[in-house]
Amino acid sequence: AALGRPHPPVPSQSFTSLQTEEGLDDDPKVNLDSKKLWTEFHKMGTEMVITKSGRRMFPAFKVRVDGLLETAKYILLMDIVAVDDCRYKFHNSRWVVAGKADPEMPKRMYIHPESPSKGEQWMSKPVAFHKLKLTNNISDKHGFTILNSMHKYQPRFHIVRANDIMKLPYSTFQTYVFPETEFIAVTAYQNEKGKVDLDCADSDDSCEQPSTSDLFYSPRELV
Amino acid sequence: AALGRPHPPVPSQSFTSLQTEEGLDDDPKVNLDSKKLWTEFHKMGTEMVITKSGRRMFPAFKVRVDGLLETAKYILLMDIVAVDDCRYKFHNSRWVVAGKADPEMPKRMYIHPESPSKGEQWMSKPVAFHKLKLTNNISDKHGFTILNSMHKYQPRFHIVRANDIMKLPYSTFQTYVFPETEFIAVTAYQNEKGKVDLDCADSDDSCEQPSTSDLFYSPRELV
DNA sequence: ATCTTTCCCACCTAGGTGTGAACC
DNA sequence: ATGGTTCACACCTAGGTGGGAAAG
Repeated sequence: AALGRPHPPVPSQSFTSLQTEEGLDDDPKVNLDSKKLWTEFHKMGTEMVITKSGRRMFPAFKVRVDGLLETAKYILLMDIVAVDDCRYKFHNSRWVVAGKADPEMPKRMYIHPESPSKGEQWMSKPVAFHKLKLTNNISDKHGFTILNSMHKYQPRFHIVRANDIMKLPYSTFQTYVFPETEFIAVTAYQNEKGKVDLDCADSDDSCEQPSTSDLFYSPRELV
Repeated sequence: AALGRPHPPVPSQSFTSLQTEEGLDDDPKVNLDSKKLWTEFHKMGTEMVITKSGRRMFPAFKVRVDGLLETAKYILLMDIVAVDDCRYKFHNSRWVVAGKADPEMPKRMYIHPESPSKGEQWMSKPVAFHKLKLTNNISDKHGFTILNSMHKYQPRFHIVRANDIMKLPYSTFQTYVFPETEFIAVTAYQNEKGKVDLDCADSDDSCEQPSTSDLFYSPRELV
């Protein structure tokens, strides 16, 4: 997708098996780690902090992979794509649409640093993407993922069967999307502010509110 | 070498070229990093702390490798072997022989965690052995290198051309020894103590001393 | 008494985190 | 004033370090 147009997110989880060129079957299953945590955040609109110097994701994006061929080599990667064409704002304790999206920077494919590795190794332990960093600095030179603040994004996870990173562009990707990992990029957490702004008189939406005990949380308190 | 007998240290640096089975030549050159620091320590008898919980080496053992085949795969490793059959003691600011050595524990080959990698990658940056740890705990379960306190040791560096760690035992090793990295294992630094014990009346050796400015240093102050 | 080891602890470092004040 | 961003900073963690007290 060219600059200025969001990448279309893959709408469903493609848990289909793949007939490979060697004639051997793999049938990857992917499970999101800390699904409960993600779901809890998702209910109230996950916010992901982005900074000039780069910020890791929280919650962490971590998956457990199964169904690979033990001895075949795989490259695992992730990227983060825009969900829609909207800019958002946090108003009266809710995220609401606030106009058209800003142009998107080209998105980097983040290759898991242990790639390529054998299926055996990927399946032996959860696969974490610790080192992926988010930034709002459009001049970033570290290779971090550049996002627009106040825009909505969807992380995606990819499995590629390949021996060599050089062959990546010509390889078949299997893409997995976990809708509960959707988030809005922010430069400072917004949810906390809701504490002092409960007035919903100006809101176009209904004023139905989650219970305060669910609503007001410090981002880390759910852990 | 069986328990109780020290490994014979390789006396010279074998910078010879190797004709490989594929008929391609490599001609590895290995340079010790921080040679000046090692030499400075060596002059006064390098001491390396070993602890129950495991201690990294200081100075760090780091080498620059050149002359490998870019595309061939190599395993890089190091081990630490006993230099002689003696136990040492620190007396009157000097290390002196103090009897016969204790039995040596079998020595672990420490495989550099990035092994196996292509020659290209090994040559692109210094190869450090950060993670190698020394211990005096003969029941160690971490796989650390077990040494005897008050004994003299020689680190060795090895290059093996091999695709697979499984093939290591059957492969040809090229071994490099840097005499200035020899050290005596201690559970607590001894040199500092020299400050208050300059009397050499009891020493069998000549009382010739290095200048005091060279002699009395805190291990880290040379950096 | 001496020598060596063990243990504990304060310190340091590197890196990541939230917060609030300042800025635009 | 508002909304959003930037920045400095205190805090936390994990892990490594030397030194001194105590033990063997």
